[in-house]
Amino acid sequence: MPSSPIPPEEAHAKRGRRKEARPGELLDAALDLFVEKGFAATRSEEVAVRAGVSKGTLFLYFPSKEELFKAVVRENIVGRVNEGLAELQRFDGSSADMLRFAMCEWWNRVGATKASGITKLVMSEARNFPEIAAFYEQEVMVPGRNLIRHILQRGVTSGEFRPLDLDMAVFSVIAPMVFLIMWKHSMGPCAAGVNLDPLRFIDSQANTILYGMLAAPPSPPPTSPAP
Amino acid sequence: MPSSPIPPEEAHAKRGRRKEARPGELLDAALDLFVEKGFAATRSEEVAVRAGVSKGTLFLYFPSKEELFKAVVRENIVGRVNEGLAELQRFDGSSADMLRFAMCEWWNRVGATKASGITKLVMSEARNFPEIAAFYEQEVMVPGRNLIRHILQRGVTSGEFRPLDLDMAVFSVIAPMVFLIMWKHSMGPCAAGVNLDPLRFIDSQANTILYGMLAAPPSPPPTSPAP
Amino acid sequence: MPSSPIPPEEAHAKRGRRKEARPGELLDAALDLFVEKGFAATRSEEVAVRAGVSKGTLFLYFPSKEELFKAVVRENIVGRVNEGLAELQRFDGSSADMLRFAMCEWWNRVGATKASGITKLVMSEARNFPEIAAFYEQEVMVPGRNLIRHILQRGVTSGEFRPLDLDMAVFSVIAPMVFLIMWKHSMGPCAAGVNLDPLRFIDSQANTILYGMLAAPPSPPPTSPAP
Amino acid sequence: MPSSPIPPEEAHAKRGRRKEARPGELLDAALDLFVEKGFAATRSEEVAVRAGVSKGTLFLYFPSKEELFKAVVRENIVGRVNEGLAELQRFDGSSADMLRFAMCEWWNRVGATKASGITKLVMSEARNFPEIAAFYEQEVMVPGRNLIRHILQRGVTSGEFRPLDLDMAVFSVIAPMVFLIMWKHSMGPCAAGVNLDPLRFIDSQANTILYGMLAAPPSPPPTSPAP
DNA sequence: CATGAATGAGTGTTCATTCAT
DNA sequence: GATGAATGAACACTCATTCAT
Repeated sequence: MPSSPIPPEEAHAKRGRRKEARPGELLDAALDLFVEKGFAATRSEEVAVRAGVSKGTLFLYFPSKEELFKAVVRENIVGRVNEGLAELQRFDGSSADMLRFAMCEWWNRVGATKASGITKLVMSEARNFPEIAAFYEQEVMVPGRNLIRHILQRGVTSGEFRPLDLDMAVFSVIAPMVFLIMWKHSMGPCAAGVNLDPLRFIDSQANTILYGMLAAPPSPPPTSPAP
Repeated sequence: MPSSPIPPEEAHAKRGRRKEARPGELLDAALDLFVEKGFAATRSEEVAVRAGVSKGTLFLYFPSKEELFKAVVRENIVGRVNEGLAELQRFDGSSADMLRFAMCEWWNRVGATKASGITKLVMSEARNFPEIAAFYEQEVMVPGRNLIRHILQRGVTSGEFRPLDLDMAVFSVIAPMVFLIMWKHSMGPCAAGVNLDPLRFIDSQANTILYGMLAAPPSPPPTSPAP
Repeated sequence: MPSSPIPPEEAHAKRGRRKEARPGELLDAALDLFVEKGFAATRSEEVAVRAGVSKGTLFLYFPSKEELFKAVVRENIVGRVNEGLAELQRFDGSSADMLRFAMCEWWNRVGATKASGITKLVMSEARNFPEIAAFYEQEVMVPGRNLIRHILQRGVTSGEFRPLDLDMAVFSVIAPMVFLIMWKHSMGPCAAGVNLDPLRFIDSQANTILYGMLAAPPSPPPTSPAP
Repeated sequence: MPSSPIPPEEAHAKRGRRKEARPGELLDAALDLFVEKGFAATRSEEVAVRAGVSKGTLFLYFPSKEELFKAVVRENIVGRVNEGLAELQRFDGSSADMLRFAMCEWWNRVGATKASGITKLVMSEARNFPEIAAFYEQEVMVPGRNLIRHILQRGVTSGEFRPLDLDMAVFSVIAPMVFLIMWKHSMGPCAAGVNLDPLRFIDSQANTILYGMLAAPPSPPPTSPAP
């Protein structure tokens, strides 16, 4: 969890040759700072210092602050999406469980990690970096929506779900996720007394959504009084 | 004389009693630009120019860019919330209808207007302006949540709704709203082929939520295939 | 002759509004420094300081150092060339005298002034600023060569000069001028004991050239022992 | 192994005895780049790369970019001047032919080669490197002028030339050379349609100068119409 | 009051130079 | 010796802020 300036790792000398590790360290530092302060308010030198190098070194690996930003987004997305897709492909169970699983796993793998900061970041800076936003839309949002649509379609096809307006239903699944990210990274820290347990919220939302979609709804209603 | 960006509105004397209007024009211009480009990427002069005044004048009314930001948030909140609260107080009908009405009215009065930009703005800049975020939380989010909670409680009390985990349910109502705002102001413009009709989405969400909450759910399921 | 930092002129206050004068002052300061130290070795702030303003002010009038450079070249050329051309048009006398006059006037109006630094500058930086060099070639060198060719042609047509290879002859006239500029701005200051009187050199060169060109050469040969 | 910019020349073992050649290769690369782009605009690494070595190696042989510059000038001067002087000493013929020969040989040995870049370089950077300019003046210009003076004096003494203002005459000989260098390295490449044949120009200049200096000028005038 | 010329601290980026390997 | 990763001083340029008019 700590992103301390210089992880001594193998006790390298200051001028250690670490060409392989540097980009990753810089990317990590940049991710932290961009998420924490936004793109503009993060100074290049800060990133360098947090990565344990000097200002100049940053520009040795990334030609500009903007490219660094793009790299941060790319780096923290590539793989994570395909990873999730691959895992879901192997899922073997009811479509309802599949949806629940997908939503919870998303939280565990993305929402709860630093990666969720990326989404917040991209959304915040979308207007200033249309290419990044478009890239994110193509590489993350579209596959994500397709995945969800796939799960829903699977349920409909199998008769587990009623016929659905898929477009709308997909957004129903996405909305709580986007909300959780913004809550975590924006308002949450400022809402003193409020405690929102993400996994419980996700579970609750999944139940609500599924309750309406299932061809044969369970007798006990999905929402229940607080414990 | 100036072919300034100020729409003459009612075509009265331009140099005349404009003074009182100045701060408002500046706040409007600032809101637009802050929402569109973020706080840092918006230049003070741009705001002034869009408001049809000179750079210096901006600082005559707001001591700094940061204070301008705070004023933008404050200004666009005062009233709107209490307005809504007052209106809902007078609502006379089922709690389900009340919730639907509240959500739709929120879209019409806030989501669809420039005011929604405030939420996007505050969320995007929350880390850099914690006081503003906290202020927003206190002045907008808390009352908003209370309003929703009030509606839900009303339904539970009247027996129209089953007993609920109110905390969770409140967030279920809020989540689609937050999502819509971010969609409108961030990803939406980058998602080429996707068309999300906000009111239809809100209606769909309201149905889904209500379907799970109603003590006596309607026979026809709330979600239906696309037309 | 002095290019002192702040000519008090009309005893303006520091923050005086001098919008009209500023560009000229900056251009003058830039000319001095560019000629003295070259483009790269001249720091923007130096130019500003010498012009009596701050760094930022420079960029208020010229969008970049490169544009400043271009402006310096343009400013010190426009007019001077046409001026010379106009004057020569009115010349009334033998073509030999016309050539002598043109060469001497060039020295008095260009060679001896700061403007000659421009030529040195352009030549030195030609490779780095091909557009500037091309601009200079078009705006200065081409008209200059045409002027000389015109004079020579005039002499040939009138029978005063023998038939000439005009192309070569034109360069014969230009060569000593280029040499004088480079001498003045480059080697001259480093050649301790050497004293080269430009006007005497020009006169000598004119005589030499004319002696070979005249249809009826004067008996006394054009070169003579030093006094 | 490297597909380096070093022409293999005689295709011998590459890693072999290259060490002695390094400084020379660096000097050559530096000369090219300095002439082409000027001192400031030439990056140290570029020089190293063009010489086929790494950045660090450059500083192994030259303690700084400035020293490299000085070495480039020094290196390309040693020998060339004395060479010329020695050759001329042996010249056996009329002083007119000797002057023509000297001028043409200068072009062939210096003007037409990379060495001419040195003069352009020194002149362009004279203000920034006064010591280098002074060094060049002492080591190249002074001997060069003395050589010319010697030839002229020889002609005067022998009665072939009329009595001359030697100082002026020497510069008359030098001027076209300086002009040719600047033409070649500065304006020439920007003067699209103009074609200046250096040897023809030198010949023409020699004739013009000699025509005025000879005690018994030839009947056919030295300048003639273009073919 | 309003203006806009002027300011200068701040930031992204470059590049000569160093030095551990 | 040779390398090239790392450095950090230097510099172009920006922009919030000031203030004389």
